[in-house]
Amino acid sequence: MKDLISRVEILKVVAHPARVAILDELSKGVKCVSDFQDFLEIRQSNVSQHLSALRHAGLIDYYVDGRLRCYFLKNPFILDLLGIIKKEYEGDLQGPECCPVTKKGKYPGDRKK
Amino acid sequence: MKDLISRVEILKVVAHPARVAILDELSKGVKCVSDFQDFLEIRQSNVSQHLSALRHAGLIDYYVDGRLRCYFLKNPFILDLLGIIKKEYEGDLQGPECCPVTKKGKYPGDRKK
DNA sequence: TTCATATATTCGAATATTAGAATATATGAA
DNA sequence: TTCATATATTCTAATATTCGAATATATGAA
Repeated sequence: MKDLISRVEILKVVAHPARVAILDELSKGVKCVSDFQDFLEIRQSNVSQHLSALRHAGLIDYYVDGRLRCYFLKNPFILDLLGIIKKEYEGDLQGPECCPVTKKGKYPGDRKK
Repeated sequence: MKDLISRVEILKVVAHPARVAILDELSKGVKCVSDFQDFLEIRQSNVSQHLSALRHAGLIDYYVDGRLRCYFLKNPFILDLLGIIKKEYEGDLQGPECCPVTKKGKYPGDRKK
């Protein structure tokens, strides 16, 4: 259960357009901060803030080359997550039996009505 | 790209402990509001608020049986998401080549240093 | 009809997140 | 050393989220 909570924490960090975009780029290879600045259209300080959040959550890490920080993906959960984020789904799940017009059906549990 | 954004919106809604727990319960079958009240330990109004958020995001729906609202999973993405949320991962991704002590390596891009 | 139960909605205070501006730090080049 | 570039950090205002309290609504039972 403790583990489920930490996964939720990860989801929270990922659930931002810029951060998903950063992670998706990193899934293709190493990138430095200015690379992100180019294709996201946000300020440098904001890029750094997002990278910092992702790093503190243990999702990415970096190494240094001169003045550049080279970021890379670290957490394997993220690859799976990106996979389903980009996956196409056709239609809804088949619901339980109930009338689609009146939206009435039967409660399957043992709670008193 | 529009589609990626809507997935991020879904992640935002899911990224809350109570809501993940609700979705996980629903992945096992139909449940009514009081069922959630029992095993989450939160107020009824708050349960309703979470259910409302999940429903407005198109993740769940419900049908009625007397006074009970019977909720069920609707969005197939959620099943995949729950799958990886509960999956175990061993260790980190293999990073790019770089010295693990000094954290120095080579930037692979074409940006000037 | 009256009552109790199941659920939803509204409101508001506390808290968290976001992104820009300004500033700091580190490094390579000159 | 001086300068410019790459990046991080701090501060702050705007905004969003969270959850409890109170209230509303709908339904079955008596």
